[in-house]
Amino acid sequence: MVTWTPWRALEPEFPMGGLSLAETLDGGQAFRWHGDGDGVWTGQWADVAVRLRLNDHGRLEWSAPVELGKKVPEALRRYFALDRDFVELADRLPWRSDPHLARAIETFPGLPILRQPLPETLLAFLCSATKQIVQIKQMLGLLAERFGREVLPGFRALPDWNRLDSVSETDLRACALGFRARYIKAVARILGGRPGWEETLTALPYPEARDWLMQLPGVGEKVADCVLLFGAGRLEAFPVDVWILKVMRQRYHLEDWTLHQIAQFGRIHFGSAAGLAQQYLFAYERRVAAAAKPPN
DNA sequence: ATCCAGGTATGCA
DNA sequence: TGCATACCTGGA
Repeated sequence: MVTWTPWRALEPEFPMGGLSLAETLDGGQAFRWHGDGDGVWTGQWADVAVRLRLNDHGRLEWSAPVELGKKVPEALRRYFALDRDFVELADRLPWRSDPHLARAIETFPGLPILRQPLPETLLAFLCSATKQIVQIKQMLGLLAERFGREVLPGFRALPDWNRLDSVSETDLRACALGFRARYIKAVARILGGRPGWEETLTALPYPEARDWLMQLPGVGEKVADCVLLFGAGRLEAFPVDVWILKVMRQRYHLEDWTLHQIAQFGRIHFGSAAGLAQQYLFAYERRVAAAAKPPN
């Protein structure tokens, strides 16, 4: 077992309510966080493991295995994209003429878009097709447990694409991946022998980056946008899934619009931070659904 | 039991 | 282009 550092506040200070922390870590952006039910979250990305909580003043505090303590603050600042002001970005969204968006922003003040490692974001969203968050977490947990490198006792990183290329499709399927195993195997075959792909992709403008990703098997418009939004900080990416489709149709009275029309409308209506608006709408709708049907 | 779950690729009009 | 259908699997 690892020894954890004392809790320390993350600098610089940034606003985040308790709701937003849960929604950020366990709301469909990331899939490797585990809440203890009492406000403490343990999570991993790349070769980082950390625990997070909010103190009485609403400030984010972290504790890490002592071996990682030195690099964790900088890793956290990148992960939470603290170079961005999400309150300001949200304020620039068209909430003044959009009551529904206004309600969502009010409910999750300071909700950020994470900047996760690109390779594992791609892996996560390849797993996401027609799966719920708990299932995706299960898949990634199995992949890390079976094929990931041990970072510290009890903590394994997700396997990189080179490693995944060496895993059989059968063994991938055994991680509850289903038909997604075939896609992951095929993507690993492509990316495993192409170590510079991440830099190449990062350097591309959004439309080209999206097209590049969509050439990969199993990556369509939605997954490509999720990878760019949550794994590359491209806030203009606007993933349209069944939830967003439903929200836009109902709340914006676009009942008979097609998915493609909705996607186009969203990009125009919400603008250069459309992805942030998407996350607000998604978070709000999940909350409404959870309130309507509490867990038993 | 049958249906559905943060989609994508494929096959036909 | 545009719209159905199959694709894995576990839980409700």
